[in-house]
Amino acid sequence: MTRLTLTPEVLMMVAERFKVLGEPARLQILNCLRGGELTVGEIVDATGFGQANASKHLNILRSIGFVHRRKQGLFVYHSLADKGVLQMCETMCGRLEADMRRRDKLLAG
Amino acid sequence: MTRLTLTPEVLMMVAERFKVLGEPARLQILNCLRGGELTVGEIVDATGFGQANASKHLNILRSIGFVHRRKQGLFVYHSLADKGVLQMCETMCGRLEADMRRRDKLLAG
DNA sequence: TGTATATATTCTTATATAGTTATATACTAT
DNA sequence: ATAGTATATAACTATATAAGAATATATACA
Repeated sequence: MTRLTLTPEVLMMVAERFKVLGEPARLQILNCLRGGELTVGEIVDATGFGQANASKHLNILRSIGFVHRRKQGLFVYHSLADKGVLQMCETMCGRLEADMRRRDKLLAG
Repeated sequence: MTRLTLTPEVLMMVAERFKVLGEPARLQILNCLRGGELTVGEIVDATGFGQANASKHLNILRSIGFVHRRKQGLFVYHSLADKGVLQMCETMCGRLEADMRRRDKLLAG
């Protein structure tokens, strides 16, 4: 197994991927897609985002490989590229939960 | 097991955590800390960052709970709060590697 | 007390980007 | 071709923040 050397370029690319997840709107879109593929319009309806805004976020999610796109006629269907992204979000959620529990316990104790 | 509801606030908090990792400088600091705790000055030397810059990044990493701080005399020792953060970075690195391999294969084939 | 050192903070500048509006593109159907 | 619809893009504004310079704070020690 070759280990990736942490050159400045690699660090930038890893950070770039985290940055894509560092935006509530994009997390919300990923969460919408858990149920299966959706068109841009369906995502707009589900989230309440503006159409242009949703389109741009989807483009970012796709360009980094988190989301897959399939065009059919007028519609563009988006879906999660793999389960790994969601897994990472779950892990981060888990951290948050733990932090909140610890904080609550401190306040209570 | 209580599942965290994805309110706007929760989404923001999760995104905030990803955003902290979405910065090459902070990833580099986390990587430095894999070997054990370091003072701010040692991190400055190891990374080449300015002192103020390193201090600020460390403050961000600590405020979100990724890094632990221990003050002793003039020095402030920083260490990874847990292995979970590194694990997440490794996972993201893995994705990057896979993406790069796929890209190389496409170019070659 | 005064001096030296380690770290933190404040202020500023430059840059990135989220969101909005308006417009363009791509496709379908008549 | 023309009209209608879904999505993408361009241009703009507002906001966030990384990095550097200067300064402040905190601790140790003579």
